[in-house]
Amino acid sequence: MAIAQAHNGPDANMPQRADNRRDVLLDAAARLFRERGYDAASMRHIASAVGMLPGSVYYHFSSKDELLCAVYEEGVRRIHEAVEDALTDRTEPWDRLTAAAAAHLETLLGDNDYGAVVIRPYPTVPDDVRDQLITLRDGYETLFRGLIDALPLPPSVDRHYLRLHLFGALNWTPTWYRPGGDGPRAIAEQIVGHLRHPLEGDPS
Amino acid sequence: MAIAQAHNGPDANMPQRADNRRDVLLDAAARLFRERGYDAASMRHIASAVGMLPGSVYYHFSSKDELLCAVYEEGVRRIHEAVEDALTDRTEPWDRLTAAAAAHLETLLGDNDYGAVVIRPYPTVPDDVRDQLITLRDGYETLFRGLIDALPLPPSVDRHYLRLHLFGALNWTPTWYRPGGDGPRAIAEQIVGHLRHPLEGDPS
Amino acid sequence: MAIAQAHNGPDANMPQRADNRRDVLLDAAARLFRERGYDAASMRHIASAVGMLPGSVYYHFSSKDELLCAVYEEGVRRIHEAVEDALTDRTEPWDRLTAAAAAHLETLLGDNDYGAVVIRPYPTVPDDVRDQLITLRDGYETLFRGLIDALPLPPSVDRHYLRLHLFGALNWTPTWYRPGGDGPRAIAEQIVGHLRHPLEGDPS
Amino acid sequence: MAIAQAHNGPDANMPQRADNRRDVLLDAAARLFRERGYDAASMRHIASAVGMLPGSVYYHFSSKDELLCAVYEEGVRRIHEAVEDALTDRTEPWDRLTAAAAAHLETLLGDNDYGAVVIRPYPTVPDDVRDQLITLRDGYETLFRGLIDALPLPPSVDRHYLRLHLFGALNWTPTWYRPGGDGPRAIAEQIVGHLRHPLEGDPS
DNA sequence: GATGAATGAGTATTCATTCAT
DNA sequence: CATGAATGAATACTCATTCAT
Repeated sequence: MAIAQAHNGPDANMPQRADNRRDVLLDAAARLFRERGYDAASMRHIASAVGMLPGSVYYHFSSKDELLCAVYEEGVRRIHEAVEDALTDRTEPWDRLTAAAAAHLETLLGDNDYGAVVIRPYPTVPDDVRDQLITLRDGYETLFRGLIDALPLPPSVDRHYLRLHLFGALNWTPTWYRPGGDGPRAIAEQIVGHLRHPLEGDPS
Repeated sequence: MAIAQAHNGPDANMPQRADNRRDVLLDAAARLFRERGYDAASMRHIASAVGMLPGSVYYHFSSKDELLCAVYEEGVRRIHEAVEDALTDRTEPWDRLTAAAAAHLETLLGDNDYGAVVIRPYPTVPDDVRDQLITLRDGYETLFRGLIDALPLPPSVDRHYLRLHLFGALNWTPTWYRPGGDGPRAIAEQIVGHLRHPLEGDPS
Repeated sequence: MAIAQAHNGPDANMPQRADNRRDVLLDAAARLFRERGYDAASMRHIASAVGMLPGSVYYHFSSKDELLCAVYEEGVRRIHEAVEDALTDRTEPWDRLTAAAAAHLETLLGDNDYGAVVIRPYPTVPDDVRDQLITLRDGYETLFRGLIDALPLPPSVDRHYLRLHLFGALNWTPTWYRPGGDGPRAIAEQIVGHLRHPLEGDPS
Repeated sequence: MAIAQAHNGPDANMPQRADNRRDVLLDAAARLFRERGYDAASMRHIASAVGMLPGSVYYHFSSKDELLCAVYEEGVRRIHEAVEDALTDRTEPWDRLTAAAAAHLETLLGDNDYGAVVIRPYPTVPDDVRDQLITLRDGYETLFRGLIDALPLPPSVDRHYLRLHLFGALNWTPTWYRPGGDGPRAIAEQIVGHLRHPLEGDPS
């Protein structure tokens, strides 16, 4: 479902368009935030990546922070949507977790720049911005919490740390992943597999 | 046992000391690189954190990149040393991996700023600097490769992905860890435990 | 006839005008490059000479080198134009050379700062900038080559060195010229006269 | 004759030594002043060119200006001496001028860095320094004045401009001279030749 | 004779942002 | 919707110079 936000003009009901230039800017910002990090991606870079002058960006976003929030929001939306789509028609808990992990990694490692923006830390943004980002991300994390809760696990297992463990393994992949070898889905299956199946005690 | 470098009293037979101000600068840089990231930690910040003027830093380090390399090198040295110390007198493979993971996390999550610097990406540094960083880190990663290789595992397990999985889970902890709850050692034991013990099939 | 660029009244059909501040900056840069040399003329100086902040200069010129090139280009344009204007309607070769030398010196020694910029060496600029400057100057030097070639000279005379000799004598004048005595035209006539008329053998 | 200036120690009467490190510094300064100009040649450059630290230069010279003066003085001494040596045993006026011009150019264009320093303008040095430089140069210019005065010339010739003309032609050569072609002596002969022999009226 | 360590002002340049047009 | 032109503060870094040791 489109975010809209602004004048969607005379002809509505087009899937997710409406503000063309804004979307182009968002794409460029996502790419540069991913490639260079938030601090090193300047408004000048972003503007010139879409053929605008720096000042013109401010017509669409009132500050760099707001631009980050918009990219982040779109990133959360996309990854959330991808995971929910992947869960459709699946019922077995480990199967669901694997499907979710695969969709998560596909969003993170694909040519999609938005996903990578969501999992970065932003140590320099003001507190209110950070709070916004956390709020945006919260719903998505809840989704995963539910998947973990649904797993049949020995009572000794701390599901909180299990979720953080899984998120860590998944979210760390962008630091080493290079296209060409195993794809996101295979990697996700490996990672969930390590958790699912016993590693110790069966060196047969 | 540490190679000196720490204050073992006034002038006790230390081989490489004396360069007091340099070390203070290094500490400040490590802290600010961790707190704000490389790009957002300015030379001005770093200098004023130790009561110097910005230009004075350049007497000790000829560029910001060189300062990063020096912090990084010290960070690798410390975490490597901590892990090696932890392995002393341990022989059982899973035990060794757990001890290594615990030492790794203790360095990463303790009040030590150097550790966190080592696991960050530096997307904006020039290629030759990045190459230097990778070289510095290489020896340390090899150490972990050895620990993983020594595990008795089912032949189906890909040890490459297992290492990356473990590193991800461990290195992601700084994004969520807050002192006060479980300590680094307990968290490391949880994470290695997830890999070691079967999660599926025994919900008893 | 000049190609516009000069103030011919308020908005008289000029093709490339309007960029008022840029021209003011160019003037200030030319003056400071002349007065203090390229290295010692700082962007701060130049900016404050026109009442701008240093950063604002970069809206008009993307670097100090580019500013130098722009001044240089304008300088070549002016001196070239002045010499070509002076040659109009002259046909006798020595007469033409004298007129050209006079126009050259008038540009160099007048209140025009651009001329002086053209004849300076720039030992610290990067090679690609130096190449640009040489290219800009080339057309002008060719003009003088033609004037020298047209002279009726004894076959023993090396026209290459004659041109360099003349350029040297002319371009050296800014090091000693002070307004108040003989003007540029008289000096040019003297210099060309020394070459034209026999000095030896007629001490009558 | 050596300049001495400082403690010439226990064993005097060695030709021009005494302060070894000072001379080495002077050489390096001369080279860098010539290669990069006064402003762009930093004390750091000069110091590191002789393997010193910047502060150490100040043991020998109390300021950059003083270093310039010392180089300049040595430059004047050398070119003056070279020209005087070249005049020995010559009596014919044009012959003497030619010999002087040749010696002048040999000093300017040879591997001697001092000569080039003497003919540069130093627009940024304080007035008292400039006055010192002019004073140093004066004696040398007087020498040339004498040579010009001795020429048998038509009364119409202004010897003042003739000297400036000749100096210009000679001093401009460093801007275009490249080793490999005609040497300094041949170039000097050409230049003086242009002044001496009629160029007009004998195109036979 | 020289170094180690710094200073304070300066270098060119880039930053996010503003605002009249 | 966007530009042209700027601001003011920051960026990494270099400058000539000082001075205790």
